[in-house]
Amino acid sequence: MVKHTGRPGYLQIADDLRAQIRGGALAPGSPLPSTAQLAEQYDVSLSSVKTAVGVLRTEGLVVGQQGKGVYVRDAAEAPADLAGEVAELRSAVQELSVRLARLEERVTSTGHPA
Amino acid sequence: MVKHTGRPGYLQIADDLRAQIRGGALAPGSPLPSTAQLAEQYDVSLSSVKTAVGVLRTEGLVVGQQGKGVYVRDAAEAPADLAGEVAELRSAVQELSVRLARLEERVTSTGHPA
DNA sequence: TGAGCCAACTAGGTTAACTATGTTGGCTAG
DNA sequence: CTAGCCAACATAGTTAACCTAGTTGGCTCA
Repeated sequence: MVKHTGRPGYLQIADDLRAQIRGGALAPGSPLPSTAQLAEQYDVSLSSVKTAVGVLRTEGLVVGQQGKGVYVRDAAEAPADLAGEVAELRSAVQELSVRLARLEERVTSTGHPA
Repeated sequence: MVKHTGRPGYLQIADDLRAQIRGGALAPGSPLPSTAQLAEQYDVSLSSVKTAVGVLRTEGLVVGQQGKGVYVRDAAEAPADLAGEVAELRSAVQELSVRLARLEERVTSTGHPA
């Protein structure tokens, strides 16, 4: 499936999947084929598919869920506008802080088992 | 060198290098240590270093020149990769969430009063 | 029936081995 | 002195093998 142009196979696969996502063939929230299926489809090793998916993951186009699959990120959760993303992260950090404080409170007041 | 938190080693290395770049310890145009050196420095395999460098390459922070080395991209030619930074924060928050949830689970279940 | 175990499948991380290819510096032969 | 070769080192790509860990569905046994 991958052509022997100069472009590495794993980038060709990443390109292809990216195009399918941008083009809507892979809708937000939908899963990519499993890595095993992709490996067969493109006729490359599992390792190369993992590398390709890793690129998309780094780009934030896709999120992996261990045990389930790799899902196309929702446009809503991947806002083009960075300010919104930052606001989202800020609230997430806020929430984590609260939970951590609660946990610290509990552990220091009651002692905790070794 | 890499700590055994939940965060994968190759991401810790990528984080560290990214911080050095952002902090100016690795100036634009200057080369990173060779992959062999990094492998020794962080006490991981060559493969993990390659993965880490691959992340930075995907983020556009760094460019590799075959036969020579990996160079920090000029800030000018690396147009505002706030998106990359945000992506990084997102994954960090995600990872913290998981760790916190695990901790909460452990503390509440290991038998001591709420 | 229902609870629990277990097998099969999923992604993810790490390492190793091998190949290709580019760069550089030193050495040698003419 | 110079041209060419060659060894050493660099990134890059590909594959394979293990291991961890989460999910799911079916099967068994009480």
